[in-house]
Amino acid sequence: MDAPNPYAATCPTRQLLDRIADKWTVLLLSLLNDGPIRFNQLRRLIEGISQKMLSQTLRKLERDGLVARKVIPTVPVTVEYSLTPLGETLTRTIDPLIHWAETHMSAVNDAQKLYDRTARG
Amino acid sequence: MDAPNPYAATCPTRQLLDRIADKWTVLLLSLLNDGPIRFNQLRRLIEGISQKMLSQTLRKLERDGLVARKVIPTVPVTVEYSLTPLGETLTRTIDPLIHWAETHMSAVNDAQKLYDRTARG
DNA sequence: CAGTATCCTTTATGATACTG
DNA sequence: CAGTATCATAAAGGATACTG
Repeated sequence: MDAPNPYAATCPTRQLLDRIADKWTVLLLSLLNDGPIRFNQLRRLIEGISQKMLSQTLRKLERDGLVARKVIPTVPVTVEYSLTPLGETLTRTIDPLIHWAETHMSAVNDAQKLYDRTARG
Repeated sequence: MDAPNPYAATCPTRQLLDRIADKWTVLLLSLLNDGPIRFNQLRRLIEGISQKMLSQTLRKLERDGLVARKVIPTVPVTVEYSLTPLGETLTRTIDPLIHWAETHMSAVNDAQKLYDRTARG
């Protein structure tokens, strides 16, 4: 009786997109793929991210079971973030996207320029 | 002299994410992957999308050179949308993501429940 | 170092009415 | 059918100050 289509509001695809379709999530996952890393290291690596968004995005990823947070009781405290096994499976599917961006974004930019010259005044 | 890291504000990955990280783009690409389709067909298939967002998202995809728009001069007019070859290459990299969602989102939902029971309350 | 809290601006999205 | 225009709201993101 349920709608069989994968585009229903509650389908897994929609759920996933609602979670990762933001400015920083995919970028973070991709960075964490290189191994465990500390909060301020991430902050320095990702140009332009605010402390608030880094913290918020990491907490969401932790809640989703995609990222593990490990507190090391140094003084001051050190916190290390890493992918969980589940997070690794997701990151592996995201990786080709990064590669696509590197090889095809220039074509997209060209298409935009063409569109703006023709379809517009 | 440029920052060599792929997380710089202007890197292709950031550009791509800024473009597709919204509520509907990936979903639309995935649907268009099944073949050419008309405006209102898309609208009916994607539960919850507004006319405005469908129109707006399609135009952006067209501008990016990812989707082709074909006007068929019937009365009233028919408009058919389809992936361009460039759009097809992107959609192929996105496809595994849909599959990941179908097989792993239940694990994510479980993780969320666990997190909410422990890290909270 | 690794955050939280608060305020504020921008962007994204939605509802509704209208058109060739 | 396939849109556009306008108004309104919600959600995302950023700046800044503060804390164990």
